[in-house]
Amino acid sequence: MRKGEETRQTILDEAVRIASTAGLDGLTIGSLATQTKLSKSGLFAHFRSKESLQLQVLDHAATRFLNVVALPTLAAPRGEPRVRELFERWMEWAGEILPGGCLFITAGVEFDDRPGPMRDYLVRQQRDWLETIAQVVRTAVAEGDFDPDLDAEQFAHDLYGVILAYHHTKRLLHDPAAESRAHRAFGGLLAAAREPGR
Amino acid sequence: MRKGEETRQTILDEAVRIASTAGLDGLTIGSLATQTKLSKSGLFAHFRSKESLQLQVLDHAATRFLNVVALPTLAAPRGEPRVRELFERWMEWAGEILPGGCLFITAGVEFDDRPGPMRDYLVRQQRDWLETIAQVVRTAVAEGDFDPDLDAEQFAHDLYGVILAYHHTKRLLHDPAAESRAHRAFGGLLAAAREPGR
DNA sequence: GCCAGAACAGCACGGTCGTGCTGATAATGG
DNA sequence: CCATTATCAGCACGACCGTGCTGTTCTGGC
Repeated sequence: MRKGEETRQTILDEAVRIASTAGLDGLTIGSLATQTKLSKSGLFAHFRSKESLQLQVLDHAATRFLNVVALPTLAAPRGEPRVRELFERWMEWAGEILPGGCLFITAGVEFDDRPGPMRDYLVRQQRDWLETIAQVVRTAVAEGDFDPDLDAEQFAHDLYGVILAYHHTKRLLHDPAAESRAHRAFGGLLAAAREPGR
Repeated sequence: MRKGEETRQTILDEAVRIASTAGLDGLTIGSLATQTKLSKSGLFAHFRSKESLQLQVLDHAATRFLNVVALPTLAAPRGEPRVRELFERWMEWAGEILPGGCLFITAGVEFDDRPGPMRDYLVRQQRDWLETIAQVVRTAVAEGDFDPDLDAEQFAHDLYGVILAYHHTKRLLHDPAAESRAHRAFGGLLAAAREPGR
């Protein structure tokens, strides 16, 4: 009973890596079996279908995201410092952690036009994350670091745009200035959030 | 000689639509043949390989983008109005024109980790577009609409982030507020661009 | 240390992929 | 109007896909 769970984790670890570069469709049972030194049918037995595998890959990545980004963020001091911490950790996740960048960005683009469990999972997870960001921003407002009239959801939306632009600039364009551009964009958001009246 | 070119255009039109939703890998010769009422081999004869087809699909979409976004933008009055026109047309392109949203965003995420002609084409095209944006912004600076110290490349980068966030919010989340969020984000960029000193 | 059951390998299947080859058919220039 | 050439269909191929079935090997509780 325990052995199976252990190899399942090993498989999912590798699957997340592959999926981040090749996408969740490009992630194939055969290649994953080769990479993990298992037979195709032996690996398949762990997941009863490919869609189930893909969902578990997404969930596995979500757990890692929670541990690497979300939870440590909440350990930072309330207010703007916590917003900064969130951004820094999110950037690391999007740029360094996985060989192909952020899996959720890849999967989001891949499944945004395909109804089904995969899309549903992604939407739920993205909404949750946006709400988490907004909540962190609201505490910063409550702390007096940001303008009381700041729209926290709008800030979360704009912050997502900064991360997406960073991902694009770094991973596609291979622009060495990607980090500094992202930081300047983030700085702009912070400045606007501090000033009252828009 | 002319008949072949005509059907080739018809094929590419349909191919761009399919690729915008299914991606350039999901775009398969068989499905494309079915959709265009051609035999698989008959269609294949027009393009000598799948990679050639994909490149031509990208190029076909680039031509449409040029006609729908880039060229009309340059017809708008110089300065901030032209920046606004660019943004509005770009948003239409990213949200309405193709059934699956912006093909370049999809393709960019799909090929950002795969070296080869496809990636090279995308990088070149994205760099050109960013430079075009920066140029439009610089004329707005020259017109006195924006702060003389404004970093045009940074503005182009940030604007790209707004479009990416819009694409994400609209196509994945199906958020009806996607348009208004994007406009507010754009408004923030404009406000920051007008104010001197950051 | 045995033994039930979990974990895995071997093999085979129908399907679809990209890609060639061989003719039939249709379009075009003289 | 005809001949030539471009345009397309039919068919076949090897490869790989996801997925079942049938065993063999290993693991853990008694």
